[in-house]
Amino acid sequence: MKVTIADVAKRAQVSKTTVSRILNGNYAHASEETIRKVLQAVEELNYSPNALAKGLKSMRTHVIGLVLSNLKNPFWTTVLEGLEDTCRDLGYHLMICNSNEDPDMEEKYLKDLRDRQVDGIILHPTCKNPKLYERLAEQRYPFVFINRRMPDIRVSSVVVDNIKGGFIAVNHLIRYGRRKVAICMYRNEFVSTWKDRLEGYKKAMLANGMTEDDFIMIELEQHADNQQEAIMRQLKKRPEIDAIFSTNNMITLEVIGAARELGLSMPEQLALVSYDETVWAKYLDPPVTTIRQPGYKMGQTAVQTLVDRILSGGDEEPTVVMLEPELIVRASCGAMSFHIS
Amino acid sequence: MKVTIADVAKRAQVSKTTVSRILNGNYAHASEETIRKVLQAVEELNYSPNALAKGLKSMRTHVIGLVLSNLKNPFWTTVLEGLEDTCRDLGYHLMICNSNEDPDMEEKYLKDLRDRQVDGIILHPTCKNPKLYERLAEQRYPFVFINRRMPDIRVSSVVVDNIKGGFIAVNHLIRYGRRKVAICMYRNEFVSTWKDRLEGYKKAMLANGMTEDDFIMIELEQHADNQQEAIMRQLKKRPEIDAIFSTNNMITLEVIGAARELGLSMPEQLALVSYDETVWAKYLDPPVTTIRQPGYKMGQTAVQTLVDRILSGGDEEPTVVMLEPELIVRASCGAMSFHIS
DNA sequence: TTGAAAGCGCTAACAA
DNA sequence: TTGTTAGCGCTTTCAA
Repeated sequence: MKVTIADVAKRAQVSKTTVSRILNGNYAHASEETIRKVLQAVEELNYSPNALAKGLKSMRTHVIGLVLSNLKNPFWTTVLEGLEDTCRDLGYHLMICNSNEDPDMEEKYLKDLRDRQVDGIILHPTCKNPKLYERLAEQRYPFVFINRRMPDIRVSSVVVDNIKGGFIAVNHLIRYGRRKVAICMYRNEFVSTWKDRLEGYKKAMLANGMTEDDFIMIELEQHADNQQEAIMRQLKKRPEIDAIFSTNNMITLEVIGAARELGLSMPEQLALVSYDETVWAKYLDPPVTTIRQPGYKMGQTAVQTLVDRILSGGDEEPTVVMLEPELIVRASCGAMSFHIS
Repeated sequence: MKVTIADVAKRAQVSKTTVSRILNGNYAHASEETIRKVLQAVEELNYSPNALAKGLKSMRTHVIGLVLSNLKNPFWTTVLEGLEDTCRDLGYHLMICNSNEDPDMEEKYLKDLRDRQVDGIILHPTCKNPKLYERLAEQRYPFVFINRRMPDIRVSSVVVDNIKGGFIAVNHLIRYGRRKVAICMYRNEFVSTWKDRLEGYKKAMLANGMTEDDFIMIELEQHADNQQEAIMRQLKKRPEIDAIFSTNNMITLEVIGAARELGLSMPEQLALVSYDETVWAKYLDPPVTTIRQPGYKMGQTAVQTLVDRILSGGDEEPTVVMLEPELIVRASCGAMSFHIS
């Protein structure tokens, strides 16, 4: 039934060694004749090598493990494409797991992947297992963080500059005449992305002559389903708010819903800049000004970094790649209809 | 460095067999003492078994291969979640590949996955490799089709009833007073989903007393970037069109863009029902009536079907599971503002 | 230029 | 109740 290297060897009348060598190309001095015989036998038997046995022997599987925590957000789809394409180009396969932000799942998957002898791991950390990450780092296991950074842990990371992203967004709003800019965000103690976007917001406010007293933070519970109401409540309580920096594309939808419900015209009464460019942003009413994150590139870079690490044996210093966010101006921020008065 | 079963055996002063048996739980009659010793050694050495070696011996990897063709569409994210969760629950891991609708890629990945000894494959077929699918089916390799069906090939499939989905959508539009209903779709000869949605459209038209002459088909090139213009052109050419059945969520965005550009009020002048429920559908203007496909369930069912197949040795008849689409009524179809005149 | 043989880490007959 | 032994399919010294 199953055809092995031994079958090929027998048919080609050579040894298994010879077959192996020829198939793996590390055989400078094989005779034309032998090569031909082997290749022909391979062809005739439709042989293809068992990657398990190969991996067991060579201690290399050419598989990369991937632990993500949120497939729902389309941002991650883009990242996944970058990961996928780059793996293909470099000859790796991808084993994918979803921690769902659960630290126990994350730990389990990390262990599973290692048991499966993946050559390295790309991790979107829940950030709730610092000890675990440290242990992995110490063991010099090839892995890289993606999207979120943990400054205390010596691990290569590929992230987007979220401080800058927040800054660009808020600075843009202020530049076009807004003063009462609120930031709309999830409550989350762990994660760098949101802390950084908030920091960017604060920096932009301060850089434009405002003080801490001008900060307006609207905090949402990530998994509540009354988010629109929560936003409406805040908007009613602070009617002076004339702009919102939304830190996430789902929040943006809720903000638009809230504004519509309250009869606030956008961008006139309420301007909006949102994190995460999406396919639908430009079709909303009004079309939404967004901060685009280079997701594909992030995936690409993560794989490249990891593969470098794998091939080099993992003795270098961890690297941190920080990618640039980009502002995409549409109608919602008010810039398009802005006139110097 | 690397700790193997032999190390554990030595430390626990038993044989490798005993360790293996205890760790795999198929050992009813081990003495308390032995179990304790083994478990302790495992603990102390922080041993965890090499899945490669295990798989090589047992010819079971507990890995399922997945070949998708379009990660971009959020529908697939939902499917992926269903696949992922179910794999986890059943003790499988997922190796994921993206054919990008390219038949050569598809063939390569199918081969790669088999070389890696995955226990089975879930395939979203490009439908361009019928011979290949047939060969796999004949070899009784455990695999299942997802989302698209190929009636001529004897393979288990998990799909959504797209004829019904098309019918529901169009019937709903007609029921609320529309007569000149156009279908907006990609030109594609291969794929069942689109053929089926078109068939549903036709069925609904005919069932409501219309004839073939009433069919209005707007065909788009899938990868063109002037789709909105193409739609506008058709809409101008046939101003009698009072409703559109959009067969895909990207097309829907283009239709809304086109209507806005032409100053057509929705739903008054142009009603719309769209395939694929999305997070953003209800935030568009007007909120879009959609056909929801049970993506999560599709993923779930596909894995269950495949695992059944794997465990049973694959001797039964292929099964076809057909999932039910569901209409989600919002403002764009005009039903909410409809009055019997 | 090629082959024999050992062994990667594990499991499963068969023995004891 | 436990151990011995023989591989799973491949690669890789080492020898010829």
